[in-house]
Amino acid sequence: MKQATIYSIAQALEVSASTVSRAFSRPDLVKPEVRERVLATARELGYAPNRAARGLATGRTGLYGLLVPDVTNPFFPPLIRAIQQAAARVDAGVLLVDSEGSGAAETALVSRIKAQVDGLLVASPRLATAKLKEALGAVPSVIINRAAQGLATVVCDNTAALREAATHLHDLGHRRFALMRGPSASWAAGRRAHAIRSWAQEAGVSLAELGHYEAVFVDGRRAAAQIVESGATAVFAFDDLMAAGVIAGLSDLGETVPRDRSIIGCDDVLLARTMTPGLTTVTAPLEELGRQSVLALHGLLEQRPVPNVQLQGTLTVRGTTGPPP
Amino acid sequence: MKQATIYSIAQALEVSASTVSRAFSRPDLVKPEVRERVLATARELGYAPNRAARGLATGRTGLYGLLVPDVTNPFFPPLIRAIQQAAARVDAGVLLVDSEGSGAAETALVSRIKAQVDGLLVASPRLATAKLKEALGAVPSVIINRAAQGLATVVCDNTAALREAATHLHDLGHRRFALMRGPSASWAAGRRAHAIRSWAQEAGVSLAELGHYEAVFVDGRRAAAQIVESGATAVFAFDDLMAAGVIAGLSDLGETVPRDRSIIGCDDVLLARTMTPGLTTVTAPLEELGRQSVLALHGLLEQRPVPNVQLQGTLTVRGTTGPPP
DNA sequence: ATGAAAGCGCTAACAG
DNA sequence: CTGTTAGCGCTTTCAT
Repeated sequence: MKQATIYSIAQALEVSASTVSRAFSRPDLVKPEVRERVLATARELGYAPNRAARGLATGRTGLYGLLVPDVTNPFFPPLIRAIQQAAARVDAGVLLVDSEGSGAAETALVSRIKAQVDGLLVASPRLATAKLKEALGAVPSVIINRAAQGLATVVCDNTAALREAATHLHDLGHRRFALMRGPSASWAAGRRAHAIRSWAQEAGVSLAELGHYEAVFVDGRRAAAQIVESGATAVFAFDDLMAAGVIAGLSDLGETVPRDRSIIGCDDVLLARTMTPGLTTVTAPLEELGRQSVLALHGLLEQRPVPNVQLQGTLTVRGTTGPPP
Repeated sequence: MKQATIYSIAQALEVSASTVSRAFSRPDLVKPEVRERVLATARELGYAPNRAARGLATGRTGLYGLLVPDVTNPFFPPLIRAIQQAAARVDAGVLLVDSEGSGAAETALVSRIKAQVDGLLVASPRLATAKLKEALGAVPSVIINRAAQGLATVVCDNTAALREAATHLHDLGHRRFALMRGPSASWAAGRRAHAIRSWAQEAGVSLAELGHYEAVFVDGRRAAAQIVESGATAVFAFDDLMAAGVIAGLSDLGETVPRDRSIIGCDDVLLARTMTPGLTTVTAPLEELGRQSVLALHGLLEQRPVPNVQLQGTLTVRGTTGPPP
């Protein structure tokens, strides 16, 4: 059966194609009774509007591009899911692209897809803000999890939760802290480091700063030796993945967590919940991040002014204990 | 600046629009010299072909729909990444949709997107084959990780690797085995169960069959008690996520893995590599699965006959030890 | 509230 | 090898 068009429906009902079109895109402009009949026969004929045709006529594709640096980093899947859901709610599809962690690739990918989407959601971009802006050009975009002057952003602030975590460890008796810094180009890494550094200063406790490391498991594992060397009993890993790496690395060296040291992760990805024992970490509101990003992009597309949004991470305590005697 | 079209280029070069069009879509049909000039001014004018227009004219969208039951299940991200890469190589984008594990949603989503894609990649569908086929209708589709009579499929067979794992445990001295069955509707679960069951029969060892369970962490955790009860020292979890759950559950009961029991996972998702100690599991060739699926779909779209492909999982030994004395 | 008609930007015969 | 001519299916003035 040939795919139905507005014309087949129009013909069947002896109305004009415009009426059928309006029944779908501007229902209020068509007499309720007629509208009903149109919708009914549309259903019968299995009609679905042709997106390409609509796109050609309106200049809208109904697609949001989503650019992530690494789908396999457990931080992203929940975000992707939330975005996909929220997008569906405004009748948009999600075109997913993975930049494989390369800033250069980001530029290429952005220019490659910006022609086929209505707007772009760029998660944790590696690119410097200036280059990013240049690549984005005039495509409506929202930047997720990164500050970017002059661009719409949706970020998560973990400062309060990290300070709370630090206090928690301090209360348990820890006095020697270490901070494993994330990638030097990462905005989030900078923020997190700053939060912990300033807490340590205020609290007057010693803080060994290690890294920068890449935010991957093996880097955490390799870093274990430096942690032991630092003498810290309480460790802030850049994220959960690194925390898992540290735990593995410490185990390689014969230590057990949290018996010998306490590790704090960040993001509360699946990993953190499925480890045994569980990982104390800062839970990122990924659902909300996704939802807000889509809302922002949608607003942008409707020419509405969109405020930058800042969400808060929250502390989730799981395995932490006091330092060994 | 208004977006350039083939006409702006044609005008600037005093050639016809068709020539410009051909320079892009059928370069071989245009005199090299002219082609060069077209491409050059296209670049100058920042021209990018309008996908919607092309789509309207050709009936092709350049999009592959990818339907997964749960993006946040760590099995899928590596698959998604591989698919996205492979699709990019044939100049197709990936429209990602998550069915949230619901078979009913699958039907709805399929009909929702089948109009806007050239073909569909359906991963681990929950829907019965008949319903699936009905929902898919005439859209070229390939089914990933599931057998489906009359549909193109790309699957991973773990039989050999699971038998090898079983032998490995047997060699270590284990004599009492348990099998945690996955979802009863899952094709993969059935296959895995069959593989282990028949091995146990041949080897003449006792096998306690537990479940069916949902393939999630908490179900594994809850199942720990039944494992203890079964007396098995060697346990096949349906997948890595369940394995992690079992380990957590056993820990709740005061046991340690692998000291007290050995657990085998399946799939070798990130989780399995980042656990301490590591998880012995069957590694799924996710990259290849993705690549082959895209190749198959691409073939289908070119009217080529595509064979069903079957890949092999491989055993990866990490933490397993013999049974406690 | 509805219809007629003119495109949106591109591709695909068909001629030359 | 290149130009001409029709559309692809939908939206959108402009009339009625």
